Amino acid sequence: MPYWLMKSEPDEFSIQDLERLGRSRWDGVRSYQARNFMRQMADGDGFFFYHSSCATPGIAGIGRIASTAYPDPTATDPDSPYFDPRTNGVTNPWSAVDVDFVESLRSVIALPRLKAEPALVQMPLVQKGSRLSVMPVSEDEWHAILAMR
DNA sequence: GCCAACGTTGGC
DNA sequence: GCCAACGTTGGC
Repeated sequence: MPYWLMKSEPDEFSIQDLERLGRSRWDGVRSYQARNFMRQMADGDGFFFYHSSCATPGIAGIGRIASTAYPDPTATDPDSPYFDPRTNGVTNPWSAVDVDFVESLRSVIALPRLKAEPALVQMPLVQKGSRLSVMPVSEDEWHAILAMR
């Protein structure tokens, strides 16, 4: 079963928001690299919920992918902040997936700890300058991170 | 708020 | 297909 990591600014959407909702749509991704990973997701895959651009950036919880990728409706909605004016309703290049809440960590695994963990050196997350917001996580990385909780 | 580093765009 | 310029990400 593949694993993933997805970033969100908690001011926009946090693990606590997902916990309250139970299920949500993960939309608004506007990077082709990230989108291409979303298209590889399968119903049931696990993912780490990463909080970015906040006081304590790091892994804040765990979720489960609850669908395969489908066209992101926010891309064609003029009222959405994620509206992409280049879409014309016929060609929507962007994808969304549904996600389920699994677990909120009692404390965030902060970025410096992730960077210091030898098992995670390959992750784009800890590489300097990397901005990838959706990335695969290997089985070894998944278990190493779970052990850091 | 700053700014390094990046991914994307678009002129050529 | 190159690559400079641009806008964005995201840690600090």
